[in-house]
Amino acid sequence: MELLEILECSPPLTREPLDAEQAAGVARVFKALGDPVRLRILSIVASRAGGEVCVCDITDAFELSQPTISHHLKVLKEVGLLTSERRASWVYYRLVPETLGELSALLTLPTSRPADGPASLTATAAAVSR
Amino acid sequence: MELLEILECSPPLTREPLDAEQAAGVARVFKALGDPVRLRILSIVASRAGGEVCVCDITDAFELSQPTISHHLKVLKEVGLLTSERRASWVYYRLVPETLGELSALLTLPTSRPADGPASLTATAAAVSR
DNA sequence: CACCTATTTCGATGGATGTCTATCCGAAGG
DNA sequence: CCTTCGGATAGACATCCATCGAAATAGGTG
Repeated sequence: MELLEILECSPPLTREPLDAEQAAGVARVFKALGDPVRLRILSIVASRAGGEVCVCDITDAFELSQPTISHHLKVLKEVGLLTSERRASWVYYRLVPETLGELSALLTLPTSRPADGPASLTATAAAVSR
Repeated sequence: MELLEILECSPPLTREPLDAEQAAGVARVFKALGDPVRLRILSIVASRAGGEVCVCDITDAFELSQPTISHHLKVLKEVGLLTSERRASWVYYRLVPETLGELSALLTLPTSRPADGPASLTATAAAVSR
């Protein structure tokens, strides 16, 4: 089952509950985003003007071993957030914008007409936990 | 350090790289979303018409022990995605829409002007997160 | 106060995960 | 070929995490 398909078929969280299969697929992608190093890698690739980044450039941006960076890139690639291409001796990674867009849509709030969405509620963000 | 603050100060991933501190904060929230059970819980609460859900209702929706559900609710609360309120014997959870909205904004693609790449640095002023 | 119900907290445990070193692979140049 | 260089894989290790059962807490009701 292709992860991007699952993302495309999953309604926004605020619209209706996810079923178990959708949740399993979506969770795999969010889990990939749940690491600071991977988030930074993704933002480096996503914000790069040319659209692609060489692995060596990414490795230089962290004080981590090269295999560790390679591992994180693999994770981001497996969930469909990045693709890679080898040219000559170097490997270039680039963003898969569709996946990122689907994730964003999944978290979208209902259109902010106060009486609209099923989950429109008067914001009570004051109460803090802990 | 308040997590919602970090989210508010973090630019979209496609705009510029996250620094280490931002990435650490954002990763905590995504990590909370990186579990299928928590995703389903969140979608149940977020899509509930009344806006709030009793713990007992959530527990009934899963074949997991009640302490396990309580643990997941605690995680979602600690990262600012849910709040809880006790009334009589029951505890009700509700969504914090601001946090979800900030996350969605973080993953937003740059305004889709076809000529620009997904990481066009010039079109950055458009996407604002509040 | 004693009891019941709803929920949280505690402690333990098996499995996943991030990181490292060492090693391997693939491409380019002698 | 042999070497070198960029990058991926393999294996090891420490830590984290989802889950459970047991116990503690809080509110409601006798």
